[in-house]
Amino acid sequence: MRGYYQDRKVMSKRKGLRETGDNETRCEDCALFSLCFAQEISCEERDELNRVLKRRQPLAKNEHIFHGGQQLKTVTVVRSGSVKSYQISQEGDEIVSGFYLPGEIIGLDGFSGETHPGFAVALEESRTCDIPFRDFMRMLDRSPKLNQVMLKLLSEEMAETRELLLVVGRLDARTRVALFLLSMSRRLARRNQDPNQFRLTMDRRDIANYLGLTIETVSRTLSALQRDDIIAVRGKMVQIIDRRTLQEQAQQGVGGDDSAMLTSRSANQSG
Amino acid sequence: MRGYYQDRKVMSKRKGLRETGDNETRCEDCALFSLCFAQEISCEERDELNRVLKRRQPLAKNEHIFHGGQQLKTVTVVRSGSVKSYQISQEGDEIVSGFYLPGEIIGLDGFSGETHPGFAVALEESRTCDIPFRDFMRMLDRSPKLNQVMLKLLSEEMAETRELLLVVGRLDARTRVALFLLSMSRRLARRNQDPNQFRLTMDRRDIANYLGLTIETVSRTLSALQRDDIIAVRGKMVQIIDRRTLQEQAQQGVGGDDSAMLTSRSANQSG
DNA sequence: GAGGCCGTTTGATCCCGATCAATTGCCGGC
DNA sequence: GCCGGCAATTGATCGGGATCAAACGGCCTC
Repeated sequence: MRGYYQDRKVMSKRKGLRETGDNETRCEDCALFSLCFAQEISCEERDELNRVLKRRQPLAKNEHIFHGGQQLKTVTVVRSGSVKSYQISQEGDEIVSGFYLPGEIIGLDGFSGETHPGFAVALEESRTCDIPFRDFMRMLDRSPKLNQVMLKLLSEEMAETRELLLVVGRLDARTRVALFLLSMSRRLARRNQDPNQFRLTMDRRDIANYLGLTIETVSRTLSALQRDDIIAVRGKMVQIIDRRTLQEQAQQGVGGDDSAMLTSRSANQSG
Repeated sequence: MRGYYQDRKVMSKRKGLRETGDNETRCEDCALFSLCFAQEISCEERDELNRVLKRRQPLAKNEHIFHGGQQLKTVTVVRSGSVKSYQISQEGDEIVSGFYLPGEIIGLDGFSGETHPGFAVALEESRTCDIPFRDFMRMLDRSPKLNQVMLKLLSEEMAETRELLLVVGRLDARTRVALFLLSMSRRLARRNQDPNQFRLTMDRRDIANYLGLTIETVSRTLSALQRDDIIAVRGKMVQIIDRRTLQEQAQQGVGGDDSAMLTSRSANQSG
């Protein structure tokens, strides 16, 4: 049962934070405002947030946002592009744990300790908002509301991850892939992108690793879904042709509509 | 790929809260104090906690603590016995999501909504501490410290569940069962019980369901581990004979020492 | 445009765990 | 003690996905 993770050993390519000269310094003006947790706090708190928040220069593809074991310096929200989070197993294999789209907060699971339990890397050129950890903790101390928002986000992510846990390892390959596609579609739709035609920013290896399958199985499954006229695939481009049938495929192994499964519920992540 | 969940349709047996005449009304005096989140808050907050906390009469085996979809009325900590949490899939199958031992908080994932996302039922005669949800939220509003403790608990549970997610569905049966046994052993040890000889309070169906396997495979795997003189099994009683080898088995499929995997880190759950 | 690299697809075979089926063992009632 | 019922074990077979292997195709360099 070895070789699941067709290994990808990781090189680190660390860089300092470079602030962008971005003039758009208010959250309220951000295109993602309605998706961001910043929407849920009071004006005064948002003023504070606007003061401490840093918008980094775009990250290049494959550039890391943080490394496992590294000290937690900032709380990070994706602004554009996409991000992959992963862990490293003892053998040094990469294990993909989630994909993050604009508006989602990265690394909530690092809150407990002072260090990141995993890694985060840009899948394409991406931008982020960074809130220095100390500032964020100070805000937490002062604002019960912000606390509640964070508790809520974490609790949601918790319920979601648990749900994912219930199905991964119990579902067959076709179901996993169908759920994955629907999840991406739904999350993109939320960001006003075409839910029926989109580009997967991660490669097959990442998808396979994330779903607990092999590259070959993912590829075969995509081909099969295409053969059945449910989707059309060409490289990273995916078109959903028969959404209803795709949804049926997603319900095979275990019940559960895709409304919750593998799907962000508010401004949180995974998936 | 159907039939994973050798179904157990669930009957609800709801009862009102009955307070026990228990004189032990202070958390500080509780045998579980060192395991409980109550240890981490200030004296004043604990006074408040002592005021609002209710200790229920023992729950009978198979008695439910809460039902999915039911309104969140209390925050519950296990005092004695053991509890199983589960979800119900669309087909009506039970899906076991965790086991809870004394000192662990049940249903943290319900925090986001006002209702429980899943079910919780006593595996044997058990006692709990119940904090009315309103009181708890009031305390949260007033105490940044309590907020931090909860955020930390949730964040830990998050990291843990994510870790579990990474391995379940990627590990072979032997590894899953080994991890499960080591997890139970470790958690019991933390509660001053013999880590090398203990009783599994859940039946094979629950174990199989939790691990994403079938009853037969769990049974076969236990038999195999016994044949290899790693453990001794007799019904629900398990004895760990060769812990080192068992730990080796647990590392097969994917790296990761069992220190984090499937193991409660503080006063939280899963398992 | 030729060649090479790498990600992806497709094919053939194997193995683990699911499935189906039968047996054993445990416990409670009478 | 005997019997009925359910949990657990053990056996035989099947199938989905991993594994090994090869071919394909896009993209970059020269």
